[in-house]
Amino acid sequence: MHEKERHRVILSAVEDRPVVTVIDACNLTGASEATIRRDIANLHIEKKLRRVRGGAEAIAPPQFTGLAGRTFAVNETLRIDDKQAIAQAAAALCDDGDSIIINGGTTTFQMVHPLVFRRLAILTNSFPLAEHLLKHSKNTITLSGGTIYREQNILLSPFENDITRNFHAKYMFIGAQGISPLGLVEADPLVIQAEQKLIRQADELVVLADSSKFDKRSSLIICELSKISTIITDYRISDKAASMLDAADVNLIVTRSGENQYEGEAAS
Amino acid sequence: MHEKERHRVILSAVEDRPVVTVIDACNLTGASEATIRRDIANLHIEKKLRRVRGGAEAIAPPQFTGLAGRTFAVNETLRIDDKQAIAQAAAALCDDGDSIIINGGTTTFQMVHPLVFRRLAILTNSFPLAEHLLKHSKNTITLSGGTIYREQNILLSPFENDITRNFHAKYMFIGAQGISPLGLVEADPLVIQAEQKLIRQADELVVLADSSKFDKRSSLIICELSKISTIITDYRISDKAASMLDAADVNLIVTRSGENQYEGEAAS
DNA sequence: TCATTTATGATTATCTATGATTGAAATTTA
DNA sequence: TAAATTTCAATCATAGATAATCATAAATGA
Repeated sequence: MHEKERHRVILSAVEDRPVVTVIDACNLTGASEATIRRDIANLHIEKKLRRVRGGAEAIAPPQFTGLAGRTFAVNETLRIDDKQAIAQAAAALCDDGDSIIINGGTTTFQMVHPLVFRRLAILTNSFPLAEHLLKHSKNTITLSGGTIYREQNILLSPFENDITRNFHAKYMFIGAQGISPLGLVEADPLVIQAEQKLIRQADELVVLADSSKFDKRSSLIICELSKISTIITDYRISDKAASMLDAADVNLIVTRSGENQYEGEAAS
Repeated sequence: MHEKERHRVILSAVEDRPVVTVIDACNLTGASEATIRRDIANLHIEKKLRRVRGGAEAIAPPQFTGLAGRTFAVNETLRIDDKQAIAQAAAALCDDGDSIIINGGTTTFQMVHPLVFRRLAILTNSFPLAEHLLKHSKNTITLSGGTIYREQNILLSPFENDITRNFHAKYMFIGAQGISPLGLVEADPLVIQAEQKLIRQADELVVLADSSKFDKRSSLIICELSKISTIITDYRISDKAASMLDAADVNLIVTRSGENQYEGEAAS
């Protein structure tokens, strides 16, 4: 990865969380610690970020998290490493030029960092994701129309006739509240319809779910397991969950959290 | 391949990706490294791109210019006082609870300031406007779906079936490239369709145009004067322009620039 | 046409960025 | 406080990028 691309990724990450550690940046870029330190030192001199012990933080705005109001900030830091590794594996599935759909959520949001130096056509219903990629990348961004639902900063439209019907994607990436033998489950009924609309527009459905999601149950089923092409999760997934997915003929990608992780490890 | 052709290829590539390596450019053009280096050096001197170690990058990479991506920063400062006064008069037309449409543009963007402490239902195709109001106000924000057109940070969709068809507004606010006896004119054909779609959804069309706009001509007509309910402009408007509007039965609001101006001054 | 200039590509020497290593410094833990 | 851990800076070897040089091909002008 080129120096400028690393800089992009680091600056992207710095806006996403209070502090980006050197290790975080190594994982995101694949570069060595020494290089990341030099990058951070340079960006500090350029006043693009502030260098702190252990890593870097965003420069001026401590109050506004550049990214549209983090109502989900609580959830955000939980399992951040897992989410990052999962998101990276997800982004690695895409080739430049692909059309993809990214459903809003905290895990899928982590895809922005590996995507900042890519060039894809991306449809999303997530306002923060669109905002981030608009400002930090050269991807083509398409937003589904609708009213901004402030709880989660996603766009919701109760109408069937929207732009999404004219978008066709290779992959749709979606997070999940939980995964049960019955399928992908979600808590909020409002968003289910929006997600189902998007799912129809993609060839393959890719689910990003850290291993804790296999324990969670929720009443509302978005779609059954058989509709899922691939699930990306972390190494803590139980054998029971893995065999459930195997039975449903779902491709499973397991990440090794924390390590430098460009290629997902296929199993099952 | 001729030198000029190579330059075109390189500049094109630079728009696409964060950085174009010398090798990339060699592959794209078939030229040798030495030649590509010379090309990049020349283009750097011409300020068409920036030379970096390993290759080249675009001259103005998507700089996250704090608030709402300012590609139109040039236009932005021009006549800022007039625009602010006009926008304030426009916002003053609305009552809390109203549904309104705001078309993207530098003048209409100024409406965000008076709207920050209001509670309206706002449909817009402007990404920066939505971003600002989302973060700083409690208005209900609805975005028209579409691809983000980076030049102007507005959402464009070539399709008829979008969310705007389900939104009905009391007012639609729109800026203008120019105003001629033939109607409202615009330079960019791409945005005209989007604007016309929005115009259909509002009871009254309100045009925000500082007085310089009455001198400007452009080839493409968005709509004729008779469709316009109200035009808000500044005190420098000529008598000739005023009588033109009078003849077309357009309501005219004239602001006194620079002053705090909540109530527009009706004339004609 | 030939002579001159310019653009290109190959070669080589030099310089720069990167990653690994090591010891020092700062920080945390006991 | 001392010990253990983490983070950092300095150093160096190496791979890769650049600049300088020159030979050749192409373009230009008389």
